[in-house]
Parts: sequence; C-alpha cells; structure tokens
Amino acid sequence: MDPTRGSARPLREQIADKLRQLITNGELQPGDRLSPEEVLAEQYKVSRQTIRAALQDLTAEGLLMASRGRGRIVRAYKPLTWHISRYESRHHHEEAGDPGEDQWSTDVRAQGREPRQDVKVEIVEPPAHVADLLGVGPDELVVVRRRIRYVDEVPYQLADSYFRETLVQGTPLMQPRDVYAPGGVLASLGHIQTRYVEDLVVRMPTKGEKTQLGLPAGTPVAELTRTGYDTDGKPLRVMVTIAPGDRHRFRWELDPT
Amino acid sequence: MDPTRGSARPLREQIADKLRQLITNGELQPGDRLSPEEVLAEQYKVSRQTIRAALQDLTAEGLLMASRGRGRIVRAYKPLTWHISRYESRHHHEEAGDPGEDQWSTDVRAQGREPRQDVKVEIVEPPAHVADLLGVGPDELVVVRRRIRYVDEVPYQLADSYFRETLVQGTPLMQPRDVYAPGGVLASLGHIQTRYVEDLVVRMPTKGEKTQLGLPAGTPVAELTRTGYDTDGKPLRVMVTIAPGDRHRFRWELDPT
DNA sequence: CAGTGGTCTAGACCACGCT
DNA sequence: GCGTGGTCTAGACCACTGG
Repeated sequence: MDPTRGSARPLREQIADKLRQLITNGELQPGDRLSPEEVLAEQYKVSRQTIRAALQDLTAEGLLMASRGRGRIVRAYKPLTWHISRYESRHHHEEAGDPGEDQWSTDVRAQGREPRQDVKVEIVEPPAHVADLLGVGPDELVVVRRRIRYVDEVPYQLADSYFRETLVQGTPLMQPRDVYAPGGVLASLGHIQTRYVEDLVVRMPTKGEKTQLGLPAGTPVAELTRTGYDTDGKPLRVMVTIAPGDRHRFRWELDPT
Repeated sequence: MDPTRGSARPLREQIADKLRQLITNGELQPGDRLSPEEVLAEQYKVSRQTIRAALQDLTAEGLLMASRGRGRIVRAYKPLTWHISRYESRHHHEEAGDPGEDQWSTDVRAQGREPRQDVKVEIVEPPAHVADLLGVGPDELVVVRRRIRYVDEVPYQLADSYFRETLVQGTPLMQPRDVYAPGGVLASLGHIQTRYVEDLVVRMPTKGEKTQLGLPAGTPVAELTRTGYDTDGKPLRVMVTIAPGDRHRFRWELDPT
C-alpha cells in the first residue's frame, strides 16, 4: 500500500537518514529541539517504536541528546584544545611566568574557563599495562593519585598518576590535595623527567567512566597514557587520562630534527 | 509478583550489567558466542525485545558484535601500534635503510602484517578547517590525495592529503597511484617540512566512514590532522587520517629539551 | 531447511521536568 | 497536571547464514 514499505532499506534507517541530513544541512542547528516522538511517528506514518529506533541510532552516533521530560536536542560540540606537547615542559613553565598551578589549569584558564580538580590518593595493585610501563611486578603495590578535573564545575576528564611507592613515600604527592612546585613536584624532589612516551587509544567509555563524567550516549573517550622517564631511562610516573571526545581536542607541536 | 520487577533499575540495565560482568570477569572470552536472544529471554524471564535492548546497549559500548544468522560474539581488540613521532622523519627513513615505501607500510610490515593502499586524486573545495590550516581561501581549489589503507586486505584507515594546487601541479603527486621518494615526495620536490602540528579529536564515525571502513556498531574513530610547514613557516600539506579505535594504538615519543 | 538476528506494530504504564 | 522520553510486552514477518 504505502510505497515506502517493502523497499530495500528499513524504515528506521530511511528516517534516520532524513533527520541526519537535516542536521548536516544545518536546517536543524545544534541546540535545536526535535519534535516529540509521537509527532514524528505521525509525520512519517510509522509506530512510535520505529521512530525511537531511528532516534536511538542518531543518539549513538553522537548527533542527538535526549532527556526525559525535556525532549531531544541536536548536540553541540565545543571542545577545548589541550596542548599536549607543552605539558611538563619546564621551559614552558618558565616562559609562562609560572603562575603557581599546573599546566592543565593554566591552559584551561588561558581559554577563558575555570579549572578545578578533586584529588584522591590510594595505594593499589596497578592495572597490568601500568605495571608494565612502570617496570614493577604485577603484585607490587603502587601509589595512585586520582584526579577528577572540572571546567566551570562540569566534569571534564579523569587523570590517574601512578608512582612506585618508594619514590613518593613521605612526599607531598602522598597528600590528597592539589600540590604544585615550579617545574613539577617530581623535579623538586630531584627526579628530572627527560623523556616521555605517550600512548593513545580510542574506545567507548566504561559504565563507571560514563557516570563519573556524566557522558551522554554516543560519547567516545580517548585514553591517553603518558610515561615519564628519568635521566637513567627509568620510568618515574605513569599517568592515565580519560578524555571524553566531546570536550577535547588534542594538539601536538613537533619539531623533528 | 516477580521480585525483580518494580525495582529501581530497569530490567534491560540489570541484564546488561550481568552480561557485562561476565565479559569483564573473563567468563565470556573475546570470540565467544552468546546464547540466542530467545534463550536469553527465557533465562531472564523477559520478552525478546527487552533482551535485545540490553544487547544493543552492550553493542553500542563496543563489547559485542552481531551478525544475522550467525549470532552474537564478544568483540576482540587487537590494535596495531602506530608510531606517530617516527613518521615523516628523514632520519628514521635513513636509519631504516629506506625500503622504498612510505613509513606507514614499513611500520605495518614490521608488525608482521601486509599493507596495501588505494589512491584516488581529486580537485576539490577543501573543508573549512582544512582551508584554514592550509592558508587558502574558502573557495580556492586544492588537490586531495584520498587513500584507503588496508592491512591484510581488511580496511584499516582513511588518509586524505591536501595540497595547494600550484604546489603539486605536474608532479607525481597528481597521479592516482602509490608514489614514493626517499625522505618523502615533497622533499624530493625541494619542499622540506621542518615542523608539524597535529590535532586529534575523538568522535563517532559518519555513516560514510562506517561503510567505507566496515565498522561494527560501537566503534569510535580518531580524526588525526597533521599539518606540515616548510622552512618559511608556510603550510605545505594537511593530512587528515580517520583511524578506527578498534584497530589503532597511537604512540608518540617525546624528548622535551 | 532450520536457526539466527533485524524490523515493525499496537498498546500500556512509568518517571522525570517543567509551569 | 501535562508533556516528554523510557520501559516493557506479545506477536508477526523478514533476511541472512549455515549445514
């Protein structure tokens, strides 16, 4: 009866395509509210469940965001830029006049936003890949500083730093609060990091990450693991950052010589 | 009647949690096949639709993969490592004995896999952010080399390189095939790239990327944009790489001095 | 062919956010 | 209270994969 029926492509997909086009066209702008499910169901002459299936696909693609009672809106992305290669550079700290806080906070403030971080210190068995990078045995305990970083009081990223216990025993790094020293706390303890290795993988968040960071459906994360080595080539610190894709743009500046 | 009913958490979520735990526990290993929907529906005493909802959530998290007629399996991740900071380094090419192919192919081969790439050359109006990085006007035409790269004949990543038209007019870079020169083709044309800026964002793939790369649901991508500058600080090339998260691990090695 | 996931419907009730 | 999305059911048919 209906010509759209029986065609090769399923209805949910046809509807998703149409809506997707409206969004990429710009006819639906970021922040715009979509019609309620019931109205769309009437418009496209399908059941509410079918409309929901189409909308769910677009949500999983990161194009839409739903909230009960308020409706669905087109998602807006305004990632802050994170200048990775400037991090941990003493040089940069000195150039910047050393404002008395870490590079992350400085970087955020420079983009006109307000940084804050919660810190928690634990002694744990490290995850396998962290143990590997730190060069400790799988059962050896390590100290981890877990930070939740906020921008304008909205959760922004998770950053866990792992240290060998002997390295930080009795130092300010064992205190569950924001610590800072010119050039970095490790440097002030006599440990100079001369080389970094950074690993980055892209994946969907775990359930825990999703709730800690308040991530809407369809938001992937970058897991950035930075290992710092001292002058002897011994690993000093492993830092694992969980960075949601909708809030982050990473930038490296490289001078190969 | 049923004690699980009416509890705070929806059934789909409870079921998803249980299955997720089986996977993270290791009771369900990567590659394992799940019971069919109907069996699970019986087991958990819910309708098939409810089971499907739970399974869909896990699929969107990247934990499961479904195919019609074959069932659902637990996803396995075996990303290849991509040594970013070695790329485009003439130094590295010379050290490696310069095998007569680009750094990507060399890197893939070194991990015991077989690289291949399809190349297509087009003249287009560049996307806004590319025009910006290349330093051309929004209506100015540019040359783009579009590559689809395969590893063991499986699509691996998309890599589009943009050049100003005047730069590559009449050079081998206009040919739609694999080109190579020691130190890079640009270098052999007298254009030395001395500085790189890399931007990386994490997002869900577009529909086109999903089909071109054959991405299963729940697979995010990294969009890596590398801009190369010549000795005068003028942008020479912008390369945009779309790298699926399930196939990539990026590595940078940095020596801040 | 049997077994599997994919689509679709009609109808019901619930939970949240706003005014 | 009303409007919104979220959950859930029962049942039907289709489309792909494999033996």
